[in-house]
Amino acid sequence: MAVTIRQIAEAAGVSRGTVDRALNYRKDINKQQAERIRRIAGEMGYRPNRMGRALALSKNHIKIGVLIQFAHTAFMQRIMKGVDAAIEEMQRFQVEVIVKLIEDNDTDQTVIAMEQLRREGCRGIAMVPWNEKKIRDKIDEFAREGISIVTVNGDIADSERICFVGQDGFRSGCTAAGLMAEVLPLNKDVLIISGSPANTSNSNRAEGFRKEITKIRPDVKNIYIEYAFESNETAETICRKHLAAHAETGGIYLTAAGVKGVCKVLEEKKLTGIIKVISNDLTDENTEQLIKGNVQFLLGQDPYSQGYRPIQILFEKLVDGHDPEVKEEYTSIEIKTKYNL
Amino acid sequence: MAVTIRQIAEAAGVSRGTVDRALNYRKDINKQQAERIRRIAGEMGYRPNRMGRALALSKNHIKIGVLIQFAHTAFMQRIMKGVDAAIEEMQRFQVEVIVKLIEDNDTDQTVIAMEQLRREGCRGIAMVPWNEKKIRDKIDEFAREGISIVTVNGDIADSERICFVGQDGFRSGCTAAGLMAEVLPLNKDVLIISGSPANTSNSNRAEGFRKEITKIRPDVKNIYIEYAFESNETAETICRKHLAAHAETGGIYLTAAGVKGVCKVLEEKKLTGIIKVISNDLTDENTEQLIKGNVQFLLGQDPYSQGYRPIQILFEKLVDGHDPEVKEEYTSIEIKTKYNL
DNA sequence: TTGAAAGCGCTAACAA
DNA sequence: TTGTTAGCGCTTTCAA
Repeated sequence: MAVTIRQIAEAAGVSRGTVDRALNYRKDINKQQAERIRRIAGEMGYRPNRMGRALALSKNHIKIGVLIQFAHTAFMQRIMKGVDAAIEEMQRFQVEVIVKLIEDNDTDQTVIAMEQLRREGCRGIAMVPWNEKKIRDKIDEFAREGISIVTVNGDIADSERICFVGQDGFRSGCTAAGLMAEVLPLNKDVLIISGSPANTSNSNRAEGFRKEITKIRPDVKNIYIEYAFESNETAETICRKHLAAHAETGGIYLTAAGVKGVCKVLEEKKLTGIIKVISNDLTDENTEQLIKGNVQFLLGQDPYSQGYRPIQILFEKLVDGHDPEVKEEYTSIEIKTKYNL
Repeated sequence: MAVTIRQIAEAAGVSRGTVDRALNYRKDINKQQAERIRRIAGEMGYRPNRMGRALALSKNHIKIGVLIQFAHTAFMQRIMKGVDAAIEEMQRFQVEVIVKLIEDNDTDQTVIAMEQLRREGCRGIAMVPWNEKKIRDKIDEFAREGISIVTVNGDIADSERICFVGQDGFRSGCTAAGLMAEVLPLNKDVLIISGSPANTSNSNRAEGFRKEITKIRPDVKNIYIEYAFESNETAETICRKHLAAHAETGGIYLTAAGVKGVCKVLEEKKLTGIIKVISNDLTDENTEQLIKGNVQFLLGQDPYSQGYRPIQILFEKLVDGHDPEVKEEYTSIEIKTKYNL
């Protein structure tokens, strides 16, 4: 039978209340006494029973907030799967999760939603942020008030958020380059279609790709980069113009949305499978092209974990009082073909 | 606040004990009474609080057994990582996990270990089985006694196990074929090096690979298959002889151990990166060759989940009374290059 | 067939 | 600064 507070109390010759005070570093307890009790607990191999604690705390009714923009997009839907699983799990512990969905990438709306969550009593918030002073300031303000923030998918590194959960974009780009290097014929050109140069996640990917492909495939003649701003139409136009001007193109890497537009051009020109396409994220639109054979590889960033882990991290912080072990938790880089979807 | 048994008791004008009897379909309760209470609970939207239940049951001290052969191998070590994580998690719910490690693939020893676990009070067992009548009979016997079995990594499909957790070998083989098809030059031969023809997991992989590569790369001239019985020395000999006899070999697929032996030959003959190598499992030995560039792709079968999930499934069965949602839980097929290890 | 009550491990409010 | 005690939601034993 596992060690309980009661047993420690007996062993230390004090009451259960005192043991509780010692183990949880509360005020109003003699320092040496606390130290001694903690030592005894350690020696006895004490591990707190989560259920006892959660049950006792269940009258407090801990609340965790989740804030997601572009909630309608396929990618965010996949994050929501993880959120839903976490909510299901949290119910076990009587922890309430309040989800706020925002359709636009609007700074003011985001700040307002953060304040709403605070008003509703959330002591932890998981959110997809972007680099904007108003938001960073609000995060820091919340941190000072003792409301823990975990950033998801995007990060504001110099803020007081307790953890970031998302992909290492540079490494993702390198991985794409490694795959491209395997399938690209000799002496060809490569085209990178990125989202927006302002989006750090996209530019990290592009940069990782460019650096690595240059290193391992010195035969590649030219590496071009264009920006499609996550639009299929723009990507299509870019692709059409580029292929007209550069017949030697052997591979296309997309850091963000636009796959459908590119594939439309490839199908027209009967270049499917001849020009190799690698892209990011397992959206329905993308996997459709993967299954068709228009795309060779898709790189996933484990959106499920991006929904699940932040809530779990906040739970451990709020219920167990444990800070996250790392400040950046990178999700795995999944390589997907049509066979292992 | 969620609906509790107490509230139902008040609403129904009975005691909490009676509500408990009704909701859990216990004996010693008036049938109509029970029906009525359940109806009221349903109307009130009652959902049992799992912590309260687990806490109340914690004196029963649920035990789960884990049975693993070849525990010293690198692959099983990775499964053990998942087992350890599950044990850590289980401790929080006062559930004890008893692990039995067996060094050999010995039927009698396995049966003895199963009986030991039963004697020690395990009400659920996760085990790596193999197809042997004695073992299937023992699984069925345990099932009749109410001891739930989850098979891991290998399966005995026609037994009374409640679930299998492991890889879909055929699909893994297809995935390997898809990758091989991308990197294999035109008009080459392919060599499959399998483990043992008797091992169903290996032969499923080999069969999946053979079927798929035949379909999608009709230019492939010959597909050979040899058996290395998980030995590097045998694999080396096979590879050496085969390459001497078949100069047109462009790719090698290994369903099981032997990568190191193959790579030794490739290094000698300066064929690294020219003959494409794809293999299974992220052992240290294998990843070393992947990083060196001797192997293009490794396929993982998520051994961590194979350690973690079975215990979780047994936990849900024993504590919550929930049967697993599926009878076969296939772990994901991970594609790894040196970039996304 | 039912009700009353103890207790699982923990926290927190109140007393001392 | 400490001890005592009343629950949190549920199961289970003992009486009735």
